[in-house]
Amino acid sequence: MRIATWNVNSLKVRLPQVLDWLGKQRPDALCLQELKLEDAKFPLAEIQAAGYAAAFSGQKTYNGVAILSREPASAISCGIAGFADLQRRVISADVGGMRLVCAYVPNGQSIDSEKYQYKLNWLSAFSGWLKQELALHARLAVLGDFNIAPEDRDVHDPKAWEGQVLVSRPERDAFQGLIDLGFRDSFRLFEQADKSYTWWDYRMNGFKRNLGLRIDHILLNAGLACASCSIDLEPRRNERPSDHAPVIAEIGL
DNA sequence: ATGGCTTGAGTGTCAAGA
Repeated sequence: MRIATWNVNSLKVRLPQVLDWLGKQRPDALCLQELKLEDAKFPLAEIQAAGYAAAFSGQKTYNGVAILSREPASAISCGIAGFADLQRRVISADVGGMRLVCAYVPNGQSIDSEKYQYKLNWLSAFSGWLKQELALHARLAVLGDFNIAPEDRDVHDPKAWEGQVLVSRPERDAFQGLIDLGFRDSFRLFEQADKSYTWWDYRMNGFKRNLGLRIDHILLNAGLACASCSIDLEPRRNERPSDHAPVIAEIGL
């Protein structure tokens, strides 16, 4: 099983790139975030024509998540059980003998923002819910845009970012809390190049200068073996790219 | 220089992203 995650920052704009990438990489499942479109406008026919089924939960303008899969997904559910949230940020499904959770964690904006509190509350609810999900599913993967750079090596300039949103201690503690539930960060199971990132600011030639952060992750529970995990930089070189690159993991059950 | 791009909404220019 090859599973992947990609924050596409508008599926409407990025659809040709997503279809192209599916054709090249042929993942068994691809989790998407920031669709930025309502369900009625989801490009289901185009995705099916590329040989993929889709489960999706979108809304106008913001957020929105989907799981594309070569074999149709089953037991699809949306959101975090017990946490009322108008923002469409989580979709889960059974695919190929494993449970996939596709998540778009809130950004938080800045540490003095109400959105930061919402992010921390959201992560607390997410953690409590994932603890239950781990008890229910022997093979569980959580893929998505976590909007947290777990360690200083995941940040191009740790001094400049110190204490800022995406790297602050409470956010990193929340990420470690997820790991401590019984997950591994698949990317760190392997030797990786220094300065490996998944997001670069559109401004200031951030990608060309590799001024990035590693904030998109694939977490695996103990029931899943992992043969590889890598970041595909190619789509970030496209014209009109997403600001995020896809992350791909090779899973053995 | 709290700027710098990109998107969606909507047709002004702003909110939001990270």
